[in-house]
Amino acid sequence: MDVSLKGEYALRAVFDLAGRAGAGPVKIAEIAARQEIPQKFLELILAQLKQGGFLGSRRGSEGGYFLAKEPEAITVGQILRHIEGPIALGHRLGDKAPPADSPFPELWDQVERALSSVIDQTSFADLVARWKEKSSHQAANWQI
Amino acid sequence: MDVSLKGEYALRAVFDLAGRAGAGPVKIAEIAARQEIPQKFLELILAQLKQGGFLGSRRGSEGGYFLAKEPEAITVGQILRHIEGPIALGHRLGDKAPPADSPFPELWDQVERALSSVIDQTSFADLVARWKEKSSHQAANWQI
DNA sequence: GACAATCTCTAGTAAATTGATAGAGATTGG
DNA sequence: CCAATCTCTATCAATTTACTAGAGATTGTC
Repeated sequence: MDVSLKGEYALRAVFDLAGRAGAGPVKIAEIAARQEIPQKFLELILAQLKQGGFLGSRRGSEGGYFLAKEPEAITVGQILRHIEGPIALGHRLGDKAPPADSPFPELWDQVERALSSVIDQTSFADLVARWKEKSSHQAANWQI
Repeated sequence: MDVSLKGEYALRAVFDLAGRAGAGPVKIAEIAARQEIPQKFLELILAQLKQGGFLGSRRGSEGGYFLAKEPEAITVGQILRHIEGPIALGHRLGDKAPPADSPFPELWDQVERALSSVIDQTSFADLVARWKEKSSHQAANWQI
């Protein structure tokens, strides 16, 4: 019951690109360095995110990755679900489903809704906004 | 980002015992049969739940497991955290923590609170109550 | 049009986790 | 005593996780 490291990396990568939206392609190596992600691993993740329609890319000398949509239009939940598969707690039980009249499917439904109320309501524009605000506070503190 | 099958099994086992609270020890084999859990696997899970203080047991001919507390006093969250370890989404990153000023720790905090609002507020008394209500509805439909 | 920089694609892989199974030992009730 | 039950330790196959390696395809620039 945890998000995988790959999932975290994917979120960090999209966050990194969201912070630079509109400024042309960003190189894998740059994202890897800033977000502290093993570069070869990040390559796979970015390819998967592109295949999911979240990113675009350009090859060659001035190549790199960029967001395929506005930061407002990409949510944490979309990225997580695409990278990690269904978030469904207890849903993918397959043949190991609980005995017919158990209360658990309903419980997992509630859990999923609670989770969704955070991850599907948080866009990368939100994350960047929060992060910028925090940075400015820190800067203010430094000035004293 | 899912609960493990072991976690489901643990919840089903406690639910089974909660439905029979006060009526003496219940045999592993019975729980295994009713909840469709491999018996030898269930043995390990029950031992772990006992070690966590949720269950008591008795050996011998009329032995079995029973709740160590009232069903009202045991929550889904307690069981899950004990079986699955910290629910913390993104918290146990260890050395792979995100670059200092990232917005993700805050996000994971929000997720954890949302999750907690369900799993830490749902006791096994609640689950049994819901399940009994559902059964009675089904019975009513059958009567028509 | 060579060439360097970059993304892209396919494999492979070591370590950890998951979901079990096996069997001998300890207790208890009758 | 003995049968039923919980208890403890070990083992294990399959899958997943988190990478790493290396050759190939594009693009911009000189």
